[in-house]
Amino acid sequence: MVKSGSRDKQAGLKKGPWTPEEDQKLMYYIQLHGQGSWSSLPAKAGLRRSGKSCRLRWINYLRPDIKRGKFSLQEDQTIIQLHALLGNKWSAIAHHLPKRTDNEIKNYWNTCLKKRLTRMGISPNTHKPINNAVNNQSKDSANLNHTVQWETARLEAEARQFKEYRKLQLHQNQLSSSSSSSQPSLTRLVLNKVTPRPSRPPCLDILKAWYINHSLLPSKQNAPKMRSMYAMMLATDDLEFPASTLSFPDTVPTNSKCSNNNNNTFGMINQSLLPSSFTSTATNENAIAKGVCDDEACGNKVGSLGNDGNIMVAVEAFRSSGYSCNSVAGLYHDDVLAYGFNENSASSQQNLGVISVGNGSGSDNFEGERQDWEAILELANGLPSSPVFPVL
DNA sequence: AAACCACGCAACCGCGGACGT
DNA sequence: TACGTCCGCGGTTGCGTGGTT
Repeated sequence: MVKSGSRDKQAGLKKGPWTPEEDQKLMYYIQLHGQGSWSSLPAKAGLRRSGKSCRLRWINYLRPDIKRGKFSLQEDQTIIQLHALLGNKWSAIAHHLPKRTDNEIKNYWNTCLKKRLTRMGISPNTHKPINNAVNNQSKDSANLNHTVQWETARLEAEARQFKEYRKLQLHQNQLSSSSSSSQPSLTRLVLNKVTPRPSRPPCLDILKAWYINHSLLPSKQNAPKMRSMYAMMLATDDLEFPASTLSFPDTVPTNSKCSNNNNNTFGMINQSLLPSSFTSTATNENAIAKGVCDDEACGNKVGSLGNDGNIMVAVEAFRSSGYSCNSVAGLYHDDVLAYGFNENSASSQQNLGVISVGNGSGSDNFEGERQDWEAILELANGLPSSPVFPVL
C-alpha cells in the first residue's frame, strides 16, 4: 500500500509554514466547494501542498468555528478529568470542548497541564498523587480500564452519530443549493458548507442534570416529567459541571404512552430544514415528529425514532434549524421516550418538560425510576475522578 | 549585543480503520 | 477477498520567540 506520505514525497510538494496567500486560496476554495475530497483539493485550489497538509491547516487553524487563546479554568478541569478517563484520546476529549481542536488540546496538555500536575505532586499518567501511584496501581488500572472502555465506546458511537448527521446535513445543503440557484452567493455557501459543531456535545453530566431536575420538581402530581436525557441537557443548558462519565441509559422506559394531558403540540418541525432522511412517516427509523401526539386517543401522529442516538441527532437538527416550536417528541419503538420544552412558556418548570409520559396502564413508575437513577448516580460518583477536581 | 536555552505551537509523519472497486 | 485510496488520529519534529547569561 502506498501511503500518502510517500506520495507527497514523490510529488515534491511544499512543506513547512503556510503563507497568507496559501491560506487565502484554501479558504476561498472551501468557501466555494466545502471541505472534503482532500486528495484532489490542492490541485483544484492551486496549492502545491498535500491534501493531508490542507486538511490539517483547515481543521487546526483556518476553520471559522475555532476558539483560540487562553484555556479557561473550566476547560482545564474538563481536559484533566477527561484525560484521567480516556488517556491520550485527544479527539475524544476535543468533542467535549467545543471550538477547541484535538491538536491544540494535545499541545496544551503536553506543554502546560502535564507540568502543572507534576508540580502539584500528581502523576499526569495515573492522575493520582505520585506517592500513592505505585500502591494503588493495580486496583486503579483495573477500575480505570473498565471506565475507559465504557467511555471510549460511547464516544465512538456518539462520533458516528454526529458524522452521519453531518453527512446528511451536507447532502441536504447540496441538494437545496443546487436546486435553488445555479450561482449561489458566497455567504450562503459558507453558511451551508462550513457548519459549526453543535454548541455543546450531548453527553456531559446528563444524569446529574436529570437528578437536579427531579430534585427541583415540586411534586409528582403537578411536576412536568422528562424522560429523555438529551432533553434534560437542553433544559439545563446553563448548568456547568466538570466532566463525568455519565451518559444515556442503555434502556428506556417501556410501555409508555403519551398522555398529552397538556394538549401540547409535538414536533412542529419544518421538514425542509431537516436532513432528507428525517421524514414524517411513522415507520421510518429516522423519522422525526411531525404533527401532534401519537396517542391513539388523541388521534394524532408522531414519527418514530430508532434509538436515543437518533433522537440526539434529530434534536440537534432541530436545534440547528433555529425553528421555534413548542415541543419535540420522539418514540422508542412504539413508546414515547419523548422530550419537550415550551419556548413560549414563562414558567421555567414548563421549560423543563411539558410532556407527560406514563405507562400503558396509566400509572407512572416515576418514583421507582427516580430511585434507580439515584442508585446509578451514586455508583457514578464512585468512579475514579481527578484528585484535583473531584466530581461534585 | 550575541549566544544559548527553554518553551509553545504549527506542521509533519506513520499508522490503521473505513470504504469503494 | 484483495487491493487501493482516503481520512483521521496520536506521536513527534522543528521553527519562532522570549528570557537568561
